[in-house]
Amino acid sequence: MKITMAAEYAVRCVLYLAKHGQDVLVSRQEIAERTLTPGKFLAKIAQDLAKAGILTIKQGAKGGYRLRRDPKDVNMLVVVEAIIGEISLNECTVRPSTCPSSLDCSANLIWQRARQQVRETLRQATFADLARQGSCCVPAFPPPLHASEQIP
Amino acid sequence: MKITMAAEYAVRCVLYLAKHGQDVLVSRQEIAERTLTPGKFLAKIAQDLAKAGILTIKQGAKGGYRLRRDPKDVNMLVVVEAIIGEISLNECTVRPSTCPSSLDCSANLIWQRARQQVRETLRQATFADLARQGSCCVPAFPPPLHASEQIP
DNA sequence: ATAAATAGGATTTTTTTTATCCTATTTATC
DNA sequence: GATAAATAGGATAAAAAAAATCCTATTTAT
Ligand code: SF4
Ligand code: SF4
Repeated sequence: MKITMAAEYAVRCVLYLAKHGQDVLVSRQEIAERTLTPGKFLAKIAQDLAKAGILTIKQGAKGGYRLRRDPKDVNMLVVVEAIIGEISLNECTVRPSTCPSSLDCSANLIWQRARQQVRETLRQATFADLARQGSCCVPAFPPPLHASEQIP
Repeated sequence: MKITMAAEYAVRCVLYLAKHGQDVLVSRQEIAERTLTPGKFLAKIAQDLAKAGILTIKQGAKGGYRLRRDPKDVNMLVVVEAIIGEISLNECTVRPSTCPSSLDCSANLIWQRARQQVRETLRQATFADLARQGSCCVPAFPPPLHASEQIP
């Protein structure tokens, strides 16, 4: 299964929220602009993230998204899989029925191993760690808005 | 980058050849049937494998493919990448220019790490090893033809 | 009540993947 | 050499997936 743009946008979105901290409300528009994500597309992605319990959506005027959990309890694996489903390199690793010889296939074992490594690496990457270092597709200028700036 | 069916077929093809041994000629038709690969599609794939130096193509009557190298010197990484190009989970790991913040992105480092693990795992999987254990989408009956059976 | 903002479903557009068609070329065999 | 068997190679079609947008409805602050 491919890491799609939707999954990439999801990571950016959650990372942007993580930088603002748990439960801080940020408008969809702001996130979209700062993470270079098409606004309506972000809406779709956010719905999946909300279903997965990663963020909460506030509708209406002054609405937006807020990170529901502590950034250290959210990792890239749950975010990515909330969007694209279970990661697999080769379909047969997840749905053995798609290949008649999956039960006795040496290549299948390799795909399984690679898959587990990827998933483990993404699982270990928490958004607390990610937020600490570096940016993520957020232009340096103007600087990110802070919660305190939202009502000037 | 996604592991496509073409890449999967390529692995099956090389595995099938590996089971017959280096330099043993096998017809495209036989490979296609035994690995459940569409024949014309296999032709395309084989051309890429030939370009990558993995197999040689013999044209004409009684033509076919033969594994060019010792199976222990061919691994899944070279076969897969011969078909789909350099493996990457996220485009930015291979072409940094596709994302403005790739130089200072914490997520990018994670994608890089996952990518290297996948590539290393596939690199370690030689076709000598793969051929030793298990089948690979080749129906149990009728049993694979051996070189000695080809001219009855 | 009004305006701002997102939700949610349907739909469109674009891209990628998968597969096949068709003609040309190569090779073994007669 | 002629013939038939087999693959090459480019073009193209068909299918599937991904990316993005449209539109109406709903929610919420003021
Ligand atoms: S042949 Fe092996 S690796 Fe390929 S699809 Fe079947 S089980 Fe998976
Ligand atoms: S934001 Fe980071 S991970 Fe996402 S595309 Fe850009 S560099 Fe890659």
